[in-house]
Amino acid sequence: MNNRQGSLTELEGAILSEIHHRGASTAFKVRKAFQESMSLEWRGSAGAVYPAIRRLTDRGVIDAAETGSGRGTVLLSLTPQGVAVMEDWICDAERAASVGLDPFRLRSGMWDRLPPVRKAEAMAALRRTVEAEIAALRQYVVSLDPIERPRIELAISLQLTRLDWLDGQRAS
Amino acid sequence: MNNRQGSLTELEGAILSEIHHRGASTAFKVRKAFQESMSLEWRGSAGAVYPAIRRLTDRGVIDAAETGSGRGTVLLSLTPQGVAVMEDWICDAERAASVGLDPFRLRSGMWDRLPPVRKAEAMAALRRTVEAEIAALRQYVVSLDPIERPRIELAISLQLTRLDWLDGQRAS
DNA sequence: TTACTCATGTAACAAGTTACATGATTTA
DNA sequence: TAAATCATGTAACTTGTTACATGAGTAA
Repeated sequence: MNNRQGSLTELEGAILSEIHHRGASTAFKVRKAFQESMSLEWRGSAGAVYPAIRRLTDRGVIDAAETGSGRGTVLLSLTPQGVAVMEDWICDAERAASVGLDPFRLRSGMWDRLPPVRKAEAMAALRRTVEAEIAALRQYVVSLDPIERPRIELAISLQLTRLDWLDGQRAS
Repeated sequence: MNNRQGSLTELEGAILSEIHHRGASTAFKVRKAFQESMSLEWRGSAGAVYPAIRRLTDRGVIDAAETGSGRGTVLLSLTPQGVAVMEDWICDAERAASVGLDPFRLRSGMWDRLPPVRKAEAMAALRRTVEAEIAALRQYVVSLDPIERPRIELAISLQLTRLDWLDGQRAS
């Protein structure tokens, strides 16, 4: 989590991308965007977003221009250096290719060790919940812009893989 | 992250499972197991594992029995309540079915917005890295016990899905 | 004028990270 | 006896979380 020279946290990278690609001009709007659409990964908590933007501004990758409006609105944009840093973050193949944190995968070897009845209940509940997630994601995906759509499509693929895996377990 | 009544962090749940299912009897061995085989998700840092075990012991779900050996070895086991708490964690369908944190998915909408040359380079590097990950996982999976194997098989499935997705991008 | 939205942020807390400190026992 | 391994842990730090505080502008 050391934040020196060039490396960004996932949240920081996402914030830069949001500002650059979607022209989200204020911290408030960035937060809103995270809360509404990226809620899969983060909550967009004020206590995370505002400090992150402060860090990025201090590092010179975000330019914060006060508007003098009564609401205290501060317009955010990327400096040229910020664009470079953002692109490096997007193109970091090592990080992009790492498997990440997956609560399903983490538990996947343990369901089989449960008492039989408990296991059967758990698998059934799991299947229902995954199916519900897929339905929700499918309904959600139609309304999305080009940045968000792949994210949700990949989430659907992940859930379908889980469903397949659950089928395989039932067969064995 | 509030840790009251029944709820466990992912690390805490994994620790309980490790102790119960694999009979990992000391904090040291739990750490080792995380470092060696679960490194996909965590580092098994001392600063995470020891405090987590302390929390679980204080909550009465782990029984810590000192052996009086010169090395200060403390044998860990689950209390009956601990087994119940662990099973609840394993069977938590809401959490198991959530998509988790995925650095690939997070970036997936952004590669398309890069300058064409940069994009082509990034996609090529990504493909190479994902393929290397798959090769490494396939080599690794043969040597695993029944708890670990599904985890790695699902990681391979995830990487294959990514590869498919990259193919789809190249086609369009 | 009341309520909602825009807009900023801080404080207390949770739970990871690395790096360090300490010492006993076993193996080469 | 020197090095590796077993075994415990703490300290400083990072970066998330929720909950709270403050206030201006806008729409009912």
